[in-house]
Amino acid sequence: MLTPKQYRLLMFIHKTTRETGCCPSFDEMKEALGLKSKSGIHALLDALVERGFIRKLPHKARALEVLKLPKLKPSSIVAEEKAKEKLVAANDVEIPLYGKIAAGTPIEAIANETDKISLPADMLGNGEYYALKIEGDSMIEAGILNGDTVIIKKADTAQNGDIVVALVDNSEATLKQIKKDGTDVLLIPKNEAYETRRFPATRVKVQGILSSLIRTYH
Amino acid sequence: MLTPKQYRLLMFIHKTTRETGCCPSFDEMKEALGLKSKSGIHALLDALVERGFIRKLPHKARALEVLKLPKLKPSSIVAEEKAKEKLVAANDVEIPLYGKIAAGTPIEAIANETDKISLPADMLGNGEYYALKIEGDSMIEAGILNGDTVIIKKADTAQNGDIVVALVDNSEATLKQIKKDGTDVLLIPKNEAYETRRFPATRVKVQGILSSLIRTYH
DNA sequence: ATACATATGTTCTAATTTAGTTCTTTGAGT
DNA sequence: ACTCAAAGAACTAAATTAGAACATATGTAT
Repeated sequence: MLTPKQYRLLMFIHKTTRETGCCPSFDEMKEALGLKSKSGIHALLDALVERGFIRKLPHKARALEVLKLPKLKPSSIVAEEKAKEKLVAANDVEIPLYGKIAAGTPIEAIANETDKISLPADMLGNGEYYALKIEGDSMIEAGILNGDTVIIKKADTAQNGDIVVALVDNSEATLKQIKKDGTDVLLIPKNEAYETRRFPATRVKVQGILSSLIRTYH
Repeated sequence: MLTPKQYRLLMFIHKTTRETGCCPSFDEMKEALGLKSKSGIHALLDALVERGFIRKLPHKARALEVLKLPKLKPSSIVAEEKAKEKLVAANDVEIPLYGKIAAGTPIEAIANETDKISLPADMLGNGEYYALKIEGDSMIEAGILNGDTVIIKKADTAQNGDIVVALVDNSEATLKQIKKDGTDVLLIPKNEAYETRRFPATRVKVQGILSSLIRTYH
């Protein structure tokens, strides 16, 4: 009946309307679903109107009304809720999943606070941690594969030889082994197909040190 | 349905009407919402009339009537649900760590029931799991390194190409990729320095399938 | 009753902020 | 190559706010 996104949006509207008395704006809905643009909300709302779940006054702000709720949840939502029930154990710690990071060519490293992964507390020490999803194969010879999740301990300095999240020129974040060479810094991939890159230390910021790695098969 | 301002005004009208018996003047509403001009009140009232929440007698003083209120969950329930969301703490999942397993030459695979590791429940599906510590480097090209911890799902059959815990001749357990070749079974290391070994299927028992991998640095 | 005072509601303009719509581009997954 | 969801930007409309002028009741004093 409804797609998972439609269902999530409908429930969000229903929930906030009942809790706050007024209905959410496009931007609030955008945030709630983890989208970065509100044009998608528009499409989802149209779909919900078409299916008779909500009514809207066009061109009015915050003028939505939930007419009915679906009897059936999309199965993916059910699965998600079940997973969540199992989830967070007493000892577990949740850390934010900040996005993907290049092991090959640099890519995004953007926080989407909605995504979290939970870990047993004993995998972490003191300090702040976050997780990144590896994209690319530049660290393959260090046993870090495309799709792996790495747990990063926040830090702004590192030891020679550590594998770190390095931000170059405040724009590209990448996971590499770091070595200092005089006033320069070497970012060393672990894949013969990639070149070590050298930067003046001023252009490179350490954003964290590789603490652990999690891989899921299948 | 309503904007926050509209909602605040509606609730103010409702409250003062109930408490004082007569409804507030424009100036009183203006004060209540912290505005400096009452023209805004007029606009808000128009919006509330348009949405059917109030009725007004034009040009009459203090002549408003609240027709309906947005349905709200009792705040006690809202608070309760919020508390529940935070609580989500369920059970820690502990799985036994059975010992070390050869990735190189076969070694021990002895259960030491005292050792356990805890995992976030969402890393596991249904079924039974156990953990092994990798010793050796025969799977290094599959990103499985010496010292890694692998999570194994108990199973006695596997798909072609799965990485499995294989017990050979009831004596040596090893982690390898498995392939069937007629009545034989191939145990394939992922390291050029090691040879694929071939056994009659009767000599090899699958004891589990690789499900995930955890590595800790430092 | 007339005139005035007071309290209150209505309208208008205008500036600013917030919100909704639409269209084009991008990127991932067939 | 095709499709679809999402991102992004540009645009339009609505909401909010203020200030002032104006209108309409109602009561009071003459």
